[in-house]
Parts: sequence; C-alpha cells; structure tokens
Amino acid sequence: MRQGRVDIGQRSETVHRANLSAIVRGLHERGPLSRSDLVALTGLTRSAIRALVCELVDAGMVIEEPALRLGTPGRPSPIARANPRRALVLGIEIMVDSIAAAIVGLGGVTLAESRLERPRGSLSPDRVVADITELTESLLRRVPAPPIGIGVAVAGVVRRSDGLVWAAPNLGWVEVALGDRLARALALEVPISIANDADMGLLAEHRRGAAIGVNDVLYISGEVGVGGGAIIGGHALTGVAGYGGEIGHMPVNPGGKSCRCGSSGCWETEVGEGALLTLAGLPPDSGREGVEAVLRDAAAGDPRSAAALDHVGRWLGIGLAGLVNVLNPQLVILGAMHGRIHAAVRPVMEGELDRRALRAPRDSVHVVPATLGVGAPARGAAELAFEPLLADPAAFFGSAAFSTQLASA
Amino acid sequence: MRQGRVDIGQRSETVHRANLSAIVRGLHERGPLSRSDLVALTGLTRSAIRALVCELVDAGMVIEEPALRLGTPGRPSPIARANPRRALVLGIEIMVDSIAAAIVGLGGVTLAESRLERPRGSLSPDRVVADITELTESLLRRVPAPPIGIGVAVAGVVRRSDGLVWAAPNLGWVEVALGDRLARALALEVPISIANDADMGLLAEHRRGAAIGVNDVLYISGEVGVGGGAIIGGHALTGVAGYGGEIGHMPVNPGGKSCRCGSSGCWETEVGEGALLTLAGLPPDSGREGVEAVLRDAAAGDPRSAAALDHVGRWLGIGLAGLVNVLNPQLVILGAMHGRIHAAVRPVMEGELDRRALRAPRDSVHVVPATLGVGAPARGAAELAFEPLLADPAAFFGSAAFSTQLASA
DNA sequence: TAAGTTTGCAAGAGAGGAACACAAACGTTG
DNA sequence: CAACGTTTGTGTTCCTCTCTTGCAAACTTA
Repeated sequence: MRQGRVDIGQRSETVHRANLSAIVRGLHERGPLSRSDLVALTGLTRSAIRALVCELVDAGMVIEEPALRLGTPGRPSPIARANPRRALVLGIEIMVDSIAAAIVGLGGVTLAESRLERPRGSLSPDRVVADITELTESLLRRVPAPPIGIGVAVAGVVRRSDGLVWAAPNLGWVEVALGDRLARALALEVPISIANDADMGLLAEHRRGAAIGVNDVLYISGEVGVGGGAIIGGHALTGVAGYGGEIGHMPVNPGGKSCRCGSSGCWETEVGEGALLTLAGLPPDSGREGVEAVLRDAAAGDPRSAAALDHVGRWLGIGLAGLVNVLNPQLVILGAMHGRIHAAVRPVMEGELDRRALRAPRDSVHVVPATLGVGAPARGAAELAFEPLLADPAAFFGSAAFSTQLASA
Repeated sequence: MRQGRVDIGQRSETVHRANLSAIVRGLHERGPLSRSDLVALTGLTRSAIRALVCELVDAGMVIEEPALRLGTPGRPSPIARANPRRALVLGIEIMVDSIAAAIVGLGGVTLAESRLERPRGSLSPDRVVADITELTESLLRRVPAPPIGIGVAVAGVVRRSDGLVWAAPNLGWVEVALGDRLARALALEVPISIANDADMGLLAEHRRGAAIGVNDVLYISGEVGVGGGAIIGGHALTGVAGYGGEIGHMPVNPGGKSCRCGSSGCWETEVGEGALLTLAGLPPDSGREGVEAVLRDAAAGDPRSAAALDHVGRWLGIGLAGLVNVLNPQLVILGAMHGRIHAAVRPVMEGELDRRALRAPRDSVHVVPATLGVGAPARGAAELAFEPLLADPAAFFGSAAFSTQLASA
C-alpha cells in the first residue's frame, strides 16, 4: 500500500454518533427545533429521532419541552432545545488593545463575559497569560461548572495543531507557545484550541451573524494589521498548518510602501488603520478614536479625511477584486475598522471591485459590514471550543459538567 | 426551522455505501491493494472487507487475483484491483490550441486517446462541439461499451452546476451553454460535468501526478491566460458557483498594463505567455515554440531573453507570495508554460517569494513543476467524471457497461 | 365528528464485529 | 533437508447495534 490510512471505514456506531451529532449541532446552531423539524432536517424516521432525542435528554444535553400550539393541525410536536447549562466553554480573545473572555453555554447563550482594556504595547505574553488567568477565574466563579473546552482567538499567525503563535506583530510576539502556557496557567484539564482572530470572527459571523447559512464567505478584519478568513464550500480555509488568511500581506502594489513584514506594497500598507490615519493627518497609532475622527471629519466636509477614506476604499476594492477572483465568495464581510468605514467607502470600493473583478464572480458577491461587532472573535473561539462536542456528543456523555444539578433536577 | 435540510441523517445503508466507496476509491486512486491492505486502509474487519470485496467482484467492478509471493511471512492475501473495463469515462479538454479526448477506465487506465491541433482563434463553439463529436465517435468505436460519464475541461470561467461557460476569453467565448450543446451533440445518456481547465489539471496532478497525498495544493497553469486551482484541506476550492481560481486576474500592479479583462495590472499581464514573449522581443502569439525559443536564447546568453525570464520569475514570486499568504498551501505546482520555465526562473522567483511570503507559510511550501504535462486537463476531467461512481459505487451496480462480456466471462 | 399530523411501541432487516478453526508461507533448527 | 513453530490471513458462524416498517393511539384544528 502506497500510503497510510486515510478514509476510515464506517460502522453502525459511526452512524449513531453522526446522527447524535446532527441533532446536537442542529439545536446548537439553529436554536430549538421540534421533533418533526428534526425529522425534516435529518431525513431520519420519527422512531429514530425519538430514540436519539431521548438518549440526549437522558444525557442532559437536550431539554424537551411541551409542544407549542402554533395553530397548525395535527398532534403538536415536543420542542427540543440544547441545554445551555449542560456544557460550557470558555471563549477568549487577545486583541491589540483588549483582552476578553466569555462563558458560553451549549446553544450559544453567553452566560458571563468580561473585558480588560489594555493600552497597546503592554501586552507581553506573561502579562496576557496573567490577565487571562484572572479573567477566567473570576468568570468561572459565576458559573457552577468547569468548561468542557477553551477557545482562544489571537491577533497573530497561529499553528492550530499545538497553539504556537508563530508571530503576532501587533502584539510584539514571536514564537510564543501560547497553548502550553495557557494550559499550565489555567490548570483546567480540558482541550485548548488556539486560532487566528479573523478566522474566529468569521466563525462567529457564520454561526451567529451576517453569514448564517452562507457557505462561501470571505471575512476581512482590519485593525492595526489586516487579517482575514474564508469559508469556501462550507470548509474553513485554514491551509496546511492553519497559517492561511494572511490577506494583509498580499502584494497589491509591489513598488509601494515598505511593510512591517519585510516586504513592500502589502495590502495592509494601503488599507490598514495606519494608512488611513496617516493619510488623514492623524498619528498612526490614534486607534479607534482616530478612525471615528476621520469619519466625522469627512462627513463634515474635511477634504483630507475624505481623500484618506477614498484611498483606503479604492485599495480595498482592488484587493477585494483579487480575492473575489481567486475565491469566488458569495458574501464578503467587513469586520472591525473596515466594517466601520464601510458606508463611507462603499461607492469607491464597489466601483473598483466592479472594474477589476471578473463579471461572473462579481455577479454573485455582496459586500456587507459585520453584524457582531466587538467580541466576535471571542464568540468564534467559543464556537471552536464547542466543535469536539458537536462532532461527537456521545464522547461527552460521561463527563457531566453539572452532575449534581442533573441528579437533583 | 430556520433553514432547509442540510445534514442528512445516516442509516445502515449509508454505511454500506460509504464502505463500498472507500474500497473502490482506494483501488482507483492507489492501484491494486490486497485484502489486508484494505483492512488497514479502512479499519474494518477482515469479515467486512471480504463481504464488500465479494460484492464488488460480483458486480464486476473489482477483479480478485491470486496472491503475489512477496517474500513476506504469512498467508498471502488476494489482490483486488479495479476492473478497468467495467466502467469507462470520457475525458475531454478544450484548450486554446488543441482539443483532446481520452477514454479512461476505472483505476485510471487510459484505453484510448486522441488530439486535434487547432490554430488559435478557430475555435468557435460550433466548431468545437463538432470536433468533439467526431473525436468521441471515433474513440468510442475502439472500446466495447459506452462511458458512464463525461468530463470536460475548458479554458474558461465555468459554472459547474449546468456547464455554462460564462467567459473563455482565449477562445473568444461568452456565455456558451456548453453542457447543453454537448449533451445534444453527443446524445449519450450520461452526465456531463464541465469544469475549468486549471481545476482539472490540478485534479489530475492530485490523483496521478506531483500532488498525490498532498491535501493543500495550489496549481498555476499559464498559457495564453493564467489560471489556477487549489485544493485546501483536501477540498477543491471552487467557490460558490465554481468560478474561483481566476488567479490570473488578481491585481498585483494596479497601475500597470491594462488587461483584456478590463482591469489593469492583473497578474496575467506580468506573468502570462504574452508578457514573456513581448519582453523577449517575440510576437506575443508565438505560443509554445516562442517560449521554447526564449528558454533556448536565454541559455545561450541572450540578455533580452534572460531579462524577460527574470521579469516573469520576479512577478511569479510576487503573485505566489500573495497566494501563499492567503491559502497557506503545502505545495505549489507550476503547470503548462510556468512548468516549462520553472528551472530557468527558480532563483529569482524563490527570492521574491522568500522576501514577501510570511515566514510561517513560506516554511511549509515547496514549488515544483507539474509532472503530467500535456493532457493533464483531460485526465482530470476523466477523474471528475468518475466522481459519482467513486462516491457511490452501488448506484452503478445495475448499469453494467459490459453486461455481455461479463456474462460470457 | 372528520381530517391531518405526530407519538409510541414492537417486530424486522441490514450491516459490521468478535471469535474460532483452518490454511499458507517463512524461518529456524535438528 | 525435512519438521517445527510463528506469523499472517481466510472462511464461517453467531452476536450486537441501529435504523425502518407498520399499526394503534393521541392530539389539534376545522
């Protein structure tokens, strides 16, 4: 045999696990569903759904509620909903000027959250790990059980397999073994998944925001750097090591300004926050307030601010055209800074996009601002932490987070 | 329920179909495997493999041969191989200067093939459909059964769902309903799948060429235009309508030369065949011979040819850096013209790539020329045509292509 | 009260797993 | 050089798991 094992064979047990997964995932992603909804969703028979739902109810993952009377004929179908208290995860985001954590229950309910604003440049790995430990401990005191998983979104290039942050230029990090360090500091015996902040922002928008049900999405998230993520054909575009999506360092103007990454003419040098602020005559580190000022001044008629927005909008369109031609998404979501300036730059951006994107891909794409705003990466990280449970709920039947509550209920 | 059916439930029948698929796909993609290889591949038990293989043998899809004596201890295991005569497909490629067709049997054996060279510009849809009909009829006379599927690779932007060629600038086509036209002309009652030539070249390299077993691959195929395809995380990157991979029209030099597509500074204007030939002082339409001449002259010391290759190599590196940062592939395959110039441009291309690709993605990527050469798109198209059979062999048990041969055997 | 929809239960069918006996080839050993 | 044990693999039977089928009962609306 030329290669190792690739496609594992299926067995009856696989079927059962896949069906449990389909139900739990359906309830988590779509909210409460009646049994007959589940029949329609899965294509299984009523008997099978009944058995599966009962199994999940016994395991505490699903709560069945009496049927609602909806005015439709026929016997009412009991409503199944995910039990948000049965499985909790911790979602964390490490951004350039703040750190946030949230406890999210199965079904997507945020049970507790907290954020620490931090001045830029003060985010050494030691400090961040200490801050996260503190945040987490205070949050966990407010909920009655430990999480089943931890997800971390960090503004840097991350290797998914072991949580190594290869580089996070805006945090000043190089090769930080964040996964190991957090595991030691938090001392929670649960898996920690670390991923790029843009990938997690996209996951949040895909599950809970502007991209629900859209299987070909591109997400741009510009703050200090410009990051991005994509879901194409329903699959996250993470690349071989999870390093993908560094769209900020796509060369769009190779003779242009030199970039922190050592190259020149990277997209980020034209559409990043620093570019906008500098062009508008503000200090490049004036952050979110600076961007708001530019928008305000441009609206008030200041030509320099308007020209800065025009420049960014034009290059936004140029870069998007390339990405649209390569990836052919159905939807482009602009997050963070680019979401805020979307309305102001839309005409010039779309003009450039129309001119440069091939007609066929252009016809099918819409560009919209993100809907989730601040905290999206943490929500996405929480979704990432739920993934093992959603993929195989049966593996979590034993580890009842709330065994006492379940027993007394 | 907020949306329609997405994730179909699994049933025992699904398991059986999936396992049959795993075996047929394994034999098709990897070649003959012993029963014990299949046990290792799938993780199923000997009993299950035995039953599944016997079922496939009865259906004629698999031939079992006596064990080979390999000098290894233990009882020899019978070898199962795909029966190349049980299921045939027709793979067709429509390129800018030739049309080719091949009959491929299960397992990937080419049973017959033929190519028509055509001067550029003489490829109207009518003419192409007529040529294909003629090619196909003559090929089919040489094999004893009709194909179970037809795959077509065409150098243009294609909508997969219905085989509409939205645009094929190098053929001069606009909105050609190639799927419908071929279905009428060929009058074979089998599915016709139409796809982009670069996507099919990549599929061929992934199944039979330089990318076997590599799940994150980027493929560049430059002839008149520059096309590309990618497989990321094992999934083909086709985008929402199958329009993805138009990497030739990624803006890399927005103030640069104007492009046929209406934009300016597209990658294709810097690294396309026309750019190389023009820079070398040859007519832009001197085609493959022109490229060979440039390579020859540069090797002989002609400075103008060397400078042309340098230019193309440099911009190849620039564009690849962007794609590598965005997609994080493990392997980049240069096909067609770029495969031929690979050796000549490698140092300058890799220098630019080193300078511009982020370190993490760059560390994991290798750039190599394609191994399949001319005819790769047709082979990929044949693989595409096999896909329904590989995904569910049981669905083809009834339609025995060779029922008479099977009966007499 | 009739029609329509859904639940609940028991029997049935499909598929792979586990265990045992047996077979074939290799290498060692007397 | 032949007999032996070891290793690897086949063939068969019985078992278990899981979903489907079919029927009766429950519930709501019109």
